[in-house]
Amino acid sequence: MHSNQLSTMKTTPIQTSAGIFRAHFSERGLAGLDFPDDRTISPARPDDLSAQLRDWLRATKRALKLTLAGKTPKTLPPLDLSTGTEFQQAVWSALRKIPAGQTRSYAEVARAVGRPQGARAVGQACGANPIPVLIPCHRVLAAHGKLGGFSSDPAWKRNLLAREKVGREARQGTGR
DNA sequence: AGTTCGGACCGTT
DNA sequence: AACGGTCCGAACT
Repeated sequence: MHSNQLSTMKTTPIQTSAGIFRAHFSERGLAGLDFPDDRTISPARPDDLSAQLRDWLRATKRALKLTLAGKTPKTLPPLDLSTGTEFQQAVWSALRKIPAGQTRSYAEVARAVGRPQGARAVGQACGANPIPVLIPCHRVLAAHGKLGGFSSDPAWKRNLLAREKVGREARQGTGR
């Protein structure tokens, strides 16, 4: 079931101001997003893609670029999160409710999903997030505002938070 | 005020 | 049974 899904997965690059991401689509929707790395992959020819896939890709591009600009996309492509456990999906769902420019602690997210003692497990679930950026695991910090960990390069966490912070400050003037 | 250490907690493999 | 993107308090500096 799971291995068969992998074979039908379509992967395509997405060029952004932050580099070339890679998006993975299953039959159900966007199933994975990779940060830019040295690996290179050629984009599929438009005629090679189904109309549905083109639509998902276009929605993904739009949402990704908006988020990288510190904004909040109104709509996302359909997400295929079927690889996650019940708990992980609950955490990922909670992550999506954190507005851009805001942060939560792992303990706060744990409370939000009804496992007040599960902060560590939340960290694990964040690390298992298959669609970073769009599912904003970077908005979860350790207690007392410390950065906390990140599965890929922690520099990405800083980078993403910085992008959202400038958007926030520009939006509401010089707070402080 | 900042740092380090040691237990305790929880889901996943 | 062991491992993490943790947390908290206590004991330091």
